[in-house]
Amino acid sequence: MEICITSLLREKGFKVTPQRLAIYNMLAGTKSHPNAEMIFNALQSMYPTMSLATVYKTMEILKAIGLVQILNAGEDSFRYDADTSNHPHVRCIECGQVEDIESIDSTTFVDQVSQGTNYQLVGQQFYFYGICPNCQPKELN
Amino acid sequence: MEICITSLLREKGFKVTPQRLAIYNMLAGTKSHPNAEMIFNALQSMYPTMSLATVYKTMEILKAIGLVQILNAGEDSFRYDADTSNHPHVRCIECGQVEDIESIDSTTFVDQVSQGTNYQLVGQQFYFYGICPNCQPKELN
DNA sequence: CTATGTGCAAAATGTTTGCAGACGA
DNA sequence: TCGTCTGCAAACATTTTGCACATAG
Repeated sequence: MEICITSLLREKGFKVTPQRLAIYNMLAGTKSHPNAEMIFNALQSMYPTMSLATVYKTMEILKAIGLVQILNAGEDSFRYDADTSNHPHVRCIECGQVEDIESIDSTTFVDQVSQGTNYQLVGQQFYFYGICPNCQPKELN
Repeated sequence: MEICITSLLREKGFKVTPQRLAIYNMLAGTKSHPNAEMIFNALQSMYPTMSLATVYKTMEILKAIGLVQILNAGEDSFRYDADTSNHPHVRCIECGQVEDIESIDSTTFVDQVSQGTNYQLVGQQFYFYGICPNCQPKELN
């Protein structure tokens, strides 16, 4: 992890800074798909002088070297995901949390779309919307 | 079309105004998935006093009564689609245009995801990214 | 006539940019 | 040491809001 980002940054000509490591490690250690402000807030106590601008600039780099993917699940801000595998995401329309949907094989669907378009496809994002277990009305027994 | 939006607006307690009809008709008559500013610009000549705020407010209503869906294909603004059927969209990473992908049946894929999550799903959006025919490097003979 | 809608301008929100001083290599 | 990076503040883009006037019903 740590080694991966360190060598990748160096390899691509970027400097390795505490801020970049902190941002990436925070992101790699959560499943919450935070946006820039959430990341900024989470690092406030450890890095009190960190700036929001640094979070944005770092994300740009991490995306460029393939360590994060950027999500927009219909909200007004972008979310970031250190899991760059191509998995669907689901957002709770009540509480707003965004989660991964795991162990879904979308190959068949993607192939189908690939044949149905004259675009040269390079990627895709699948967003689902619904009510998460916590927000679902509980059964009254 | 016209009748549909007129009666739907009335039915839900909204007033029928020239602005609302113009915005909806413009959207229903294009396949370009415009954002608010594009709609605003397109109506400038016919409705010189129309305001961007009116476009946004109208979209809110049209979405509420189910006449449009709102898209975000990873850009910094939202796009609007008068075709509320659930079809995938594809954005060209070169020129930025967004198009529909038609005649794709996603039922199987959606069912699969539906069983793979404990969310109560209510909808989904599929975005594909690639290079459109016009932006693809031409064959050199 | 009354309640809702429009258009303007200002505010709010999220993101980007410019630049002086700091720091990694 | 040198070039890049950080952090701040200002700029920017998009969307929302407040309010006086206009207008649909």
